[in-house]
Amino acid sequence: MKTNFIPVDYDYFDFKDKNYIQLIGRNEKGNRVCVVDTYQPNFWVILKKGFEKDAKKVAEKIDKIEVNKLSRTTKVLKTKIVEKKFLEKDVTAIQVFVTNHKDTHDVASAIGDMKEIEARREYDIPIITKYIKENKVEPLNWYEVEGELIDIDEFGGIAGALDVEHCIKAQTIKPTKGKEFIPRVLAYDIETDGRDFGKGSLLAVSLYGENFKKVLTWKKCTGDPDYVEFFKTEEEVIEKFVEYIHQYDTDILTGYFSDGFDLPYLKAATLKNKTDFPLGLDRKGPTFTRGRIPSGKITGIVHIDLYRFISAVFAQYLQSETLSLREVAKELVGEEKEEFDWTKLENMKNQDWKALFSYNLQDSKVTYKLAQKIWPDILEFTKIIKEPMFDVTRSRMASHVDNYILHNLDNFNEIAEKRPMNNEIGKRRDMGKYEGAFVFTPTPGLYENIVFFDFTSMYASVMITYNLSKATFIEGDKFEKKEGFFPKMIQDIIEKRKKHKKELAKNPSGMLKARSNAYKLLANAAYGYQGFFGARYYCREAAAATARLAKENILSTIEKIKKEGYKIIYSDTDSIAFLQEKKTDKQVLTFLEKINKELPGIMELDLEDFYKRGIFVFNRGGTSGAKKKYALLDRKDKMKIRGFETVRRDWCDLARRLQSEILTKILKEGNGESSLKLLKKTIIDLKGRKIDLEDLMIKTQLKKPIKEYQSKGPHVIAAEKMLAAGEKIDSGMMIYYFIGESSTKGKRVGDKVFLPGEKAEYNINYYLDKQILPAVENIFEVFDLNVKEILDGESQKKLF
DNA sequence: GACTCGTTAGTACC
DNA sequence: ACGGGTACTAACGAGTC
Repeated sequence: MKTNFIPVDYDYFDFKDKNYIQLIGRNEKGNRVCVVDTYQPNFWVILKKGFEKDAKKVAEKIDKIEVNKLSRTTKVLKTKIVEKKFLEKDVTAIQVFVTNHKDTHDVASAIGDMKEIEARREYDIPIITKYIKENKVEPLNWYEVEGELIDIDEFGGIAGALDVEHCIKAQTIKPTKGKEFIPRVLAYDIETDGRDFGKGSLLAVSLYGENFKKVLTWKKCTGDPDYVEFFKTEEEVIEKFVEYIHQYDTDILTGYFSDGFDLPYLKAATLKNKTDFPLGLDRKGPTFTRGRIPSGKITGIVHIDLYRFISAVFAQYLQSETLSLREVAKELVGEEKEEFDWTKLENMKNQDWKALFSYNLQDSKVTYKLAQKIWPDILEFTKIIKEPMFDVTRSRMASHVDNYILHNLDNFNEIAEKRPMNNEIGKRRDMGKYEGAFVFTPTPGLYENIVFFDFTSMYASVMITYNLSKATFIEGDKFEKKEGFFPKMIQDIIEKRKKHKKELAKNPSGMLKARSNAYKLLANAAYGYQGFFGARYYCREAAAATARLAKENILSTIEKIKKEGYKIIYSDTDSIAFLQEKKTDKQVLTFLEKINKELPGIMELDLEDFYKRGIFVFNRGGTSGAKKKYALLDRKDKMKIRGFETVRRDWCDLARRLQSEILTKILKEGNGESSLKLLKKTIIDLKGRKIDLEDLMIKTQLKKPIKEYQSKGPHVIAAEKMLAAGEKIDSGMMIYYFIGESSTKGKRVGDKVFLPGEKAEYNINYYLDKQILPAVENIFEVFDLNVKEILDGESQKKLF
């Protein structure tokens, strides 16, 4: 039979010791189909230079290898001699086909270090990645599959076990075209009376999809909204939850932090209740892959934890200060979470249950909307990286780059480099840092008419221009002239990004935006990748050379700008700021064109923007101008604040807001006079205890387990207090606290730490000396105003 | 007990 | 363990007197 097919979920199974790939997706009618494809597991043996003529002899030896293991015997099925490339060099290689992918490692070991052999490679690539790379059956693309229906008892009965329209054993799978894939997305969220798995009880589960909203509970209350359904027990709630997921015909089941909480909690609950949890299309429960963070996998349904995708890929481009659902949803979809007073849990009344159910549903709704918003990004990332959606939504950028390279190596006839072993990782990490970017020390002051230039994708364009990569590295700081595959891949990425950005300008669409963005993120990650110890194509020399050549180029560009008669006021990594003085915009742009003509390779300087005013300040010691700390006002009166406490989440809102207002006033008015009044008023309010405690709350992230701290900062003390109060404390948590007046002895700030809700008055001196004044002092200093002296002087006047 | 000062830690910039 | 280096700064805590 023949069918059109789009693969969504990838899995594999063994049958009679052979590997099969199980693809689950949809046909053109939108019905669910399973396609089983064969895969010939293999890896490569690369011969040393000068031993090419021995290829046949070596291959014959390899042909005879057998590895006996407890459960099975692995044989080499066949070998094939192929002319390939490895790290840009022409090599004669033997492709070794074995019975089972699980044994490639053992066979590679059994071959050992023969004198003719240079290296063994590609035995460390996961089977699904190898399958996609070699068979080119890529996720979320349409294929025409020809094959036979799988009998009910074939392959141990998968056709009967899977809840799909039909299972096909593929003979051929050919790319074709089809309509845009629109997944059936269902979002879920659970509410519980505790955070420990296997303890406490499930209060409610909500589901939200297209024309679908449900809250399932076994807690009674009367007069409820129609979306709430009641059951007798927790077991029945979970049973119905599973039923609805299947009934909805879900492609993507999504939650927020659901890998870390919702799914493992539900699984633990079913273990506790000794019931099944048949979520998958195979009616099996979710499995949790091991790793730093467990990942919940469901057969045939892609479980996506949006938090993980956002934190791995988008976090650095978001404004949100925490990655809480509340903040992220507000920024990305403008949808608000509801509030629920959890202290009521002890004694829930009818309306409290109603509020909880509503809150529970809203979380799923917000998650659903977030999933819809991010879907173009998930789709494009999946198509570009060519890994299954499940993995793409969980990988970090380094791993995306690794996979992008793997799936594009065939264009260069390259055999893949291996992943570093633990000892190799250790060696790489011990190498320490190399010299990085140049940062100009600014002279503190208020400046008028500032021009900012910046290099477009500077590090990526340096890597391309100078051909910097592992495969093109010779020695010291020398790199081959002949174009390497990695710089070429980056160039391709940048060109695609440009192309899609252009199309986007003409014809705005979510998909184009996501595609252009995905390429941008990949290009940005390419430099860090080469310096990352876990990378297959790690090359410290290439990373160091990238930073060095970027620095050389920016320094020489700075000299050119100076020579033209401009005064440089700042520069950081890839940007240069200078004073426009009497020059017109046109003169500046003509000069920019001239610089661009002289820049090497594909390097390009761009106009970032013109600014009306800008302020640079002293560092805290007053010894020099502070780097990475400035504020600008553009020609549309929009502020751009960098590095100041205003943008630091570990300062209280009062200090942040005051600083931001003062910076705005100064940049808009051009002097510091009226700002002083604002400062004075704030101090009077603070001393009069008129400030809302919420504005004095400080938040700091706990970056490691509480016990590992050598030096206990205030947030660690706060976390210890929370722990003592019975709260669960995890590394990564955001800790909120304020500094109060404390009668207890101890000089540490930590001795005056109070948690939100604790009864204490705020510490006036702390907030004055450690928050408000430090936030504004160096700003006033630019105008030769010593805030402390002024305030002291005034209090003296009042005294006498 | 007050002080100095190197270290630890968190956050931001690009 | 899951890009990189540069930079600022608060607070701790050991050592000094």
